[in-house]
Order: sequence, then C-alpha cells, then structure tokens
Amino acid sequence: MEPIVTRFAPSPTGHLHIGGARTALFCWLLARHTGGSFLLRIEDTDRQRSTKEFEDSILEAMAWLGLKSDQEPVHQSDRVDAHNAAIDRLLQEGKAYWCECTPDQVEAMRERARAVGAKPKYDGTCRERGLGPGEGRVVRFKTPPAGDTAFHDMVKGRVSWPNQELDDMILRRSDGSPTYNLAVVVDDHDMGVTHVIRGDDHVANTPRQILLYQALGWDIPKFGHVPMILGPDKKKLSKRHGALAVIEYRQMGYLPEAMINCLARLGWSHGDQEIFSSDELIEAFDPHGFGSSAAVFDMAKLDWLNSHYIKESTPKRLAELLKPYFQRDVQTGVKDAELFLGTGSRAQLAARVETVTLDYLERIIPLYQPRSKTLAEMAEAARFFVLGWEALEYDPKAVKKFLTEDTRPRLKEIAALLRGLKNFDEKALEETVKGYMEEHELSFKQIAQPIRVAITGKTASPGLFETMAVLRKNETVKRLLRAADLEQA
RNA sequence: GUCCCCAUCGUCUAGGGGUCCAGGACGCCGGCCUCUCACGCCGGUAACGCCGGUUCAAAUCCGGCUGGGGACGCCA
Repeated sequence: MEPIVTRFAPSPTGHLHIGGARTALFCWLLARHTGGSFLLRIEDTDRQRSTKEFEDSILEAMAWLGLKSDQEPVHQSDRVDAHNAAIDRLLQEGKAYWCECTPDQVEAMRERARAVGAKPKYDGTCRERGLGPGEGRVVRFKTPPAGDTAFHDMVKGRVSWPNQELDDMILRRSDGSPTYNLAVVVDDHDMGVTHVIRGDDHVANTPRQILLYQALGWDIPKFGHVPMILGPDKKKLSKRHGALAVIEYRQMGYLPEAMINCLARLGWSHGDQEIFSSDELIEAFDPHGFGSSAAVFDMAKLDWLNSHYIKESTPKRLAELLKPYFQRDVQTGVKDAELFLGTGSRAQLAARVETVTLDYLERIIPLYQPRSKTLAEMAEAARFFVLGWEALEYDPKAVKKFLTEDTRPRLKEIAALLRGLKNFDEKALEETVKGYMEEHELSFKQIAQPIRVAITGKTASPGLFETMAVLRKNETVKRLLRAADLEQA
C-alpha cells in the first residue's frame, strides 16, 4: 500500500483555534500512525484577510503542540500558475465555460430560486453561450445537471449529494484569480495528498471537489469530516466562548501534552482510555475511533488533564515554564493587591523574581505539583515564596483571626528555637515545633495556622514544614518575627 | 427556504440485536485521610429525545417526528 499523505491547510486569517488544532492533530496522527507524511499548506489566497502575523502565530501554536510537518509549508499563493493551467485545460476540454453574469444578476437568480423554495444558485445562463475571455468575465465549472455525487467518508460513512444542489461554481474570478475549490484540488493532487481530514463545515465542498477530480482525470483522495466542536451553548465555537486561540491556552498555563490529550478525546476515543501520551496516541490512533456527533469543548476536563500532566512533569521543566508567570503577574497585577496589609508591591515582586534562581523555583514546584491546575494558578499561589520577608503580603482577615495577642508571643519563641537549628530540614522542623507544643501543652491545630499566616501571609498553603524548609532558616525566622510584631489593622 | 449531517448521564464517551434494570472519565455531592488548601482513596448522583415498525429479543436495524449542527460567496 502506498504511504498515506495528509495535510493541514489553514488560512492565515486568524489564530489557530481549538477546532483547527484538533484537525491538525488528527491529520498528524494518521500520518504518524501509518508511517506516512504530514504536510502543511497555507491557504493565503485571500490577500485581504491573510497576514504574515497570523501565519506565524499558527506555526508557533503548532510548534508548541509538537505538530511538525514533514516538509516546508506550501503557500497556495505561490501556486497560481498550476491552478490556471488546470482551469485552462478544463476550458479547452469543454468542462468549464466563460460567464459574463454580474454579481448582481447572480444575486437576482438566487432570490428568484429562494422565492419558489428552491436552492439558491446560479441558473446556468451562460453555460451554452460559448463565450470567450473578456473583461469582467469569470470561468465556471459545468456541473453535471443530474445524478448524485457520493463518497465514502472516513467518519460519516456514505455521503451522497444531489448534483442539482451544486451550482456551476466559479473557478476563476473576474480578476483572474483561481477560487478555493479549484485551488484545493490542484494543490492536494500535486502534493500527493491521499487522505483529507477536515472539519464538518467542509462536507458541502467535497462533492464539488470530487467532480473536479473527475473532470481533471485525477485519483480522488479519501475524505474524513470530523464533527464540529461546539461551545457550552452547543453553538459553533466562537469568540464569545472565551479564549479560543491555542496560544492563549499556553499563556493561561496549560501544558501542550494536556491540550493534545484533551483535543484527541474530542471526537475520537479508544475504549475507556482517557490519558494518552503522544506515543500512545500515535500507537492507538485509528480512524475507526472517530465519533460522528458534534462535541462540546469542556474546560473542566482540560483542567483535570492539565493537573494530571503537571503532576507527571519534572520540577526542572516546570521551573523554566513558570518563571514568566511571575513576571506577567507583575505586569497585569494581582486583583487583591491593595487588600494586603504588607508593603509587598508589584515592583518588589518584579525585582525579586529577577534574583530568584531556577534552582529555588525547582524546590518550590514539588509543593505545588499536587495542587495546581495551571501554571498561572501555581505562580499566583507561590507568590509568597518569591516575595521577600520584608515585602510579604498579608491577608488582613487571616491576620486578624490568627495573629492574636495570644499567638504572637509564641511566634517569637518558635522563631528563637528555629534559629538554633543546624539542620533546617522538614524532620528537624517538625520535631522542634512539636516539642514546643508538648512543652506548652498546645495542640498542633492551635499553632499551625498562626505559623502559616506568619510565613505565607495566607491561610492556605503547602505543608508547614516543607514550606519552611524551602524558605530556609533566615527567611523563615524573619517572617516569624515580622509577623509577631505586626500591627493589627 | 433547499440540501447534507448528527442524536447514550450536565460534559467527553464505551456500546455495533441478547452478556446493559447501560460501562468509563470529567464535573457535582457525601465520606475517609489531614497542620490549612490541595492530592489521594472510598461511595453516591445522573443518560439510551419521541412514536411506530422488524425480531423470540433493540441503546444497538428500518421509517417518521422532534431537536441540534452545517452548507448554500467572484471567503477559505
């Protein structure tokens, strides 16, 4: 069997969104699974709306997801000569014709058809007139007037279309440029594409393209139309549904492997398996796993997958990915910044994060791997590790509740004890604090929260001793002492 | 309006005539663990859109209905 060739063909008129990313993933997986190749074609023939920025953005998003194409991307705009050659041949063979109807006239035809409850389409006025080239004329395809065009779809099974529904589509515009359906067929043929996987919104184009393949005498590729991805309201996913561009998910702190895993399970399944590594996907990927109904994109599931992969990842990698979030945090600001009692400020965080080493971040991360859904969330929760003791922010409610007249003196005593420790590790810390409790007949619960508020400024944090160990002795003691002297608001 | 496609828990889905009073996962609820928050573990909640057929037997096959989506460009 010939090797499979798939292709992803985005138009650079916007960022790569969820639906496009999933299509690309499926194409890539089919190629990888079968040992074939995965190609990329930039459909930039709409010069009004296509931009280099969007093209770069799409490429960047695909690189982030690890969907590399096996050859340099093809630009459709570079291929007009090939498109024109095909149109000319169709013209010569009498399979296409010149038409001088104006857009207004065609619109009137459509209106007339609509009025009698028929499909709005071009009525074939110029079809048999034998017109030649001329100013303002377009080239149209002679669609067979009767019969059906059917094909076997990899996800839908048999799909059949009445030719009557298809009007004589324009192949060449009046400005001489080739149109989409023609260009796609010529490009896919020339690129040797054997399997076309694309969104459901392209099904209606398929019979037209098949007719073109037949007219040109070319082999017809296999088609697979994957169902649309819907928003929570079950409507086509759109800007209204929040962040859609794949690169935005990266900014929000999602890991590419989580995104890939999530995308793969939208419209495709493999028994009961939910977690797939890239290699597992390649291994298991089989078009038989395609589902046929539209799917709603569920952020909650992405969160779950992401927290899973955060747990699986290494602190070293996470440290590098995390650092920018502190800096971004600095730029966008934290919503409650003013509510904190401390003198901590964005500027101070900015200054601190520059001095923080990757090594320090690497020690913080294990404490947050079990408790973070995204990197952004992780950075937010770990703020207090980065801010120095003198800039630490305190939650006023926590201070009021736990740093009381009773507890503050104890923090001082504990600070003194900890200062004497020579091994500032979890075990020693626990022994010391527990020893203090026994001596003063206190329960751990009575003293844990005051300590926590003192060293983190908050009521929720990772374990006390692991937190102190990461903070190290000097920083821990300073925080304890500062909290002990805090003025009540 | 015309044509095409789709229809199992709130969501993603398994299921391709009997093994399904429908399984898994996310979410949600409850419990356990526990220094807080999480993690983890245990348990629970919840679905075959409707109506007809075919069959000894239907979530699974057929038809209709309803509902949803998509396409009807000199955009891609």
